[in-house]
Amino acid sequence: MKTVDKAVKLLNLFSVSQPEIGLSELARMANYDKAATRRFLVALQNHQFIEQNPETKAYRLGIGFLHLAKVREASMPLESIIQPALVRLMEQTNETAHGSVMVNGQLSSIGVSFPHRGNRAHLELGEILPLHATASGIVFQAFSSEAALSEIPKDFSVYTDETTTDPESLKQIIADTKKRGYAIGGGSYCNEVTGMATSYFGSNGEPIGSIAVATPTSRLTDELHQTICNALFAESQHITQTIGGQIPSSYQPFITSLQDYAA
Amino acid sequence: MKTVDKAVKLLNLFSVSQPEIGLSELARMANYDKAATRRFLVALQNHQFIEQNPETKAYRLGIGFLHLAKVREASMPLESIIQPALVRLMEQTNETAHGSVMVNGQLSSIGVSFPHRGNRAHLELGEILPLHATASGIVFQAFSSEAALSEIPKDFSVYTDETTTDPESLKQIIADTKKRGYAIGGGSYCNEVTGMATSYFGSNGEPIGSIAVATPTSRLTDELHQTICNALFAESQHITQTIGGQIPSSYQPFITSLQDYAA
DNA sequence: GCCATCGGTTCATTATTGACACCGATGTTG
DNA sequence: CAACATCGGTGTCAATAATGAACCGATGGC
Repeated sequence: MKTVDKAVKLLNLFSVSQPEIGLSELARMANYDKAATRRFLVALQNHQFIEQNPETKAYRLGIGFLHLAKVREASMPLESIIQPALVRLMEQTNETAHGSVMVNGQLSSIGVSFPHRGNRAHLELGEILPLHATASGIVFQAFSSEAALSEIPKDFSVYTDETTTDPESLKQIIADTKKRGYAIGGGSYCNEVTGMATSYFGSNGEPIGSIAVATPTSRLTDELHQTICNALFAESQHITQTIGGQIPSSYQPFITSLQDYAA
Repeated sequence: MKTVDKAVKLLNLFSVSQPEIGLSELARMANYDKAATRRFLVALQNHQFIEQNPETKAYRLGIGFLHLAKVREASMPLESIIQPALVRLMEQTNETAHGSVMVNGQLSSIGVSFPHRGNRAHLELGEILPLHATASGIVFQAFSSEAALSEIPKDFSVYTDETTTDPESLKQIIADTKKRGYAIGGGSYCNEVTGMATSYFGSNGEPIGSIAVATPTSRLTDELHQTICNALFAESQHITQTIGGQIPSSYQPFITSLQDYAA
């Protein structure tokens, strides 16, 4: 079904940072012929998966996904389970909490809860969280099977001067994370922001996504670190249970002190 | 692009009331060959638009739509604009408020807010609201252009013994609704439930969807009727403005008394 | 122990798609 | 202002991809 694959590839070119794309650029990005690209776009447009900006003629994702997302959510709720958990996380820690889910080899942010304070970590819904540069991504990898990980293309984009790109160092970080049960990492995606994350699991014991708390690095005291850990453990376990997931036996979390982590 | 059309047709067979469908039944419903159906399902599964229940082998919509819905929402917010409006509607009326959007010729419910009381109208997110049997559908038709309506296949399913199916009667109801600016109708979709609805509009002046308040019919006093009207007018106007829409000049709402409507 | 139906597979036939050249319109640039 | 580049969009036809009847083995009802 190459035709379906190609249509989907077009859809996946749209992102939070590039929500509207012109015909020629879309064809270039996908490496398709312009005529073929347009045939796909028109077909998708007929089903409201694609819309065209009437002024700029650029294309964007359509409203059709909203309906299908709701239909799925009605029988397999995820967003509506995660969102309250994020609100609790935010309230308990007074920091930004967010949740993500693995889709097509990418961790997609699907829920956020912001604290009411001026200085807080920020991210967009629908944003892709790089697996190698965010706590959410690291902990997801730590509890994924080799088989599942091998499907995912490696990406080592650099976001800050603290982004780890060396595969060996990453392996070590992931191994440490697996022992610890949660990931913690500072400044590797956004400067001055430290993320802490745990994963939630599906019925096969594989992680489905992650939840995380992101704080301005300077605010992360040992006490806050412990509060966040406990809240993350509780909420990820709760999500796993609510969606009928299975926590893998290898998951034996314990809280290190902030000093141990630094060492 | 028949291949894309066929794949999409498969996706649209899933609904809130039928979230999981087996291979043979899916092929029957779509009128496809079983082999072809399976090829589509596998292709869609590879992109997480379809999942298979590992126990029953039945197929269901995948998680992929959640990501794309969020990406769209990030640049063209609709759900996040409607939801707070629904909460306000619910608070002002103390009745169930819901919002819908027209997708592929069907009004899909995309937001609900329930009051905290025992007896209240209910509906599911993702549920399809029949155009001929709900206030949301009637008001949507009332302000749609002939051209837009002609694209939508007629459906006159019977839901209760009050459902109007006679095209002439419906035309009259729609005409009255257009004069009034809002739709009101009781028991035509759910017994003992009266719905009142207004539409919100896109930049071309065509309605995009509707918002509605649904009440147990016995509770709808003249006073509540006025409260709901005012709230609906305000919120639909607010939504239209926020999404950059254009209220058509033909839209001149006024509140009739409940008696006038009955007459 | 039979029959119907399930999910899933195979392969020759047939319809769809990809690539290219081309259109008019809209900037851009020396 | 003229030459050029690029935009969105279209028509054509060889090359490629989808189709569907027949066929598995497994399961379940009778």
